[in-house]
Amino acid sequence: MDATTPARTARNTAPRGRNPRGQGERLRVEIVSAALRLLDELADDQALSMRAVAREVGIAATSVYIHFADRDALVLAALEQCFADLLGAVDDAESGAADPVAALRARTAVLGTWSHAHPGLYKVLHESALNRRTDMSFKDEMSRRTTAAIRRCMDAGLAPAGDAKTVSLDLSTAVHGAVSLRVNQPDLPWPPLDAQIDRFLVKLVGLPPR
Amino acid sequence: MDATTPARTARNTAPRGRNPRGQGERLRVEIVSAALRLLDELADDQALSMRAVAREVGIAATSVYIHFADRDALVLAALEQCFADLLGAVDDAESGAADPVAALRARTAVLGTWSHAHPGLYKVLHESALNRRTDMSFKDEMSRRTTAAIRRCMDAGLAPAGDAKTVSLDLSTAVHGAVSLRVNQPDLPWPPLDAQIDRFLVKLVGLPPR
DNA sequence: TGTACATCAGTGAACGCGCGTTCACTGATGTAC
DNA sequence: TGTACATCAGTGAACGCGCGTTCACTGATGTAC
Repeated sequence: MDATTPARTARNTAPRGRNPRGQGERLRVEIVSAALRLLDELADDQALSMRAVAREVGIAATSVYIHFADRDALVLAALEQCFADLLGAVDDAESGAADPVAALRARTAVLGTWSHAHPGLYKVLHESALNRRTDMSFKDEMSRRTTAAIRRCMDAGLAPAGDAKTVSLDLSTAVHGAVSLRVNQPDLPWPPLDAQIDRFLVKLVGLPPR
Repeated sequence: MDATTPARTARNTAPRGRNPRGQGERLRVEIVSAALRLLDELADDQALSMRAVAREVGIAATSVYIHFADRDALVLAALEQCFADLLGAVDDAESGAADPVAALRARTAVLGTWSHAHPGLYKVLHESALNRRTDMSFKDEMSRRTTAAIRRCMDAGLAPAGDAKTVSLDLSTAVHGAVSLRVNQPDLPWPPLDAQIDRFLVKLVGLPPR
């Protein structure tokens, strides 16, 4: 078996049969989720190789090109899906909250737990060179929704009135900083993220302390 | 001329003579500063190749190994130097300030301008995989000094008393977030960094607004 | 003063590797007649 | 009902590349005698 042969990894022991006619798009889904697993491990889009993705799925390297023009296209597709999932998770958490303040707290909490669970994806999403190389404006939706959540707090009189956009930027910035530091230097003795995020909510947004 | 031959780039047109006997360490300095130039361009330690560094200096690739055991050793040496320079610059700025508040403002301002001038180095210093792979505790000195600067503000009654360490962490976190976002997505329409940092100083540290 | 030798600064060729991507191809399955 | 053909899902070999690193080496300069 040479390096080109699809590997039978522990994760992928069943020999992979070809999809039935008309179901070629299934492979696309498998490729994207393999890419996401690897990206989360590697924490670097440049380190992801088409050949490694193919190995992970159990197909020939060339088969990836049936669905993606090149590596950037694959990574971008993977990130768009991953971001959509995150967006959904945050919205779900928010929708279960009793009032706007609880909703805003729920939003930021999910962001924290998600990035703790997927530090590699967090890095690729926000710190990879793709950000400078391609259009990733799909990410804008998150800040739009955060701003709206803050505005709802202000409108309900639960946070001091102010420029919701600026407050939202400051909060997102600080939370990003907190996550980024922890993701990049996981072995340092960081104090709990929740408590720090709480201080940001209190001092930057003006929410009442818990 | 093949790819192994040292390039005569625009930056480096003079054919490089060998250093006089006893001055072999000069090459080490040249290698480090070439590595820093490239790291700032590449914004990624994995993307830096020993061969590219050698080309930049105008020497054979093997000559780099006279001074550095491997690529990580070179990058680490470069980052240590760069960080020491930054520490010095921040301290210089601080020492010219009239009172502790001005000193703290000066500190953070230099951090902002430095990272704007060297976005690639900022990324490598704080976001590269080296942080997870090797000991980079030389970076701790910065937070120690920031905490001291904040404590001086508190002691002088210019900032509300509190846990200087926690306040320092929160400030550094938020400033890191602000810089990181701008460095990673330079094409987005960010509002001015100075103003945002100022809000952090006011809201997180409790400095009087300017 | 001359010369053998040690040291120093740096070189050139070569190794094996994994990579992105292209190309012509295979073999199963459905479909038109 | 049989068969030629088109389509689909995916493959295998090959290309040229730049890389990290090792090895034995070169040639200038200083030094001991």
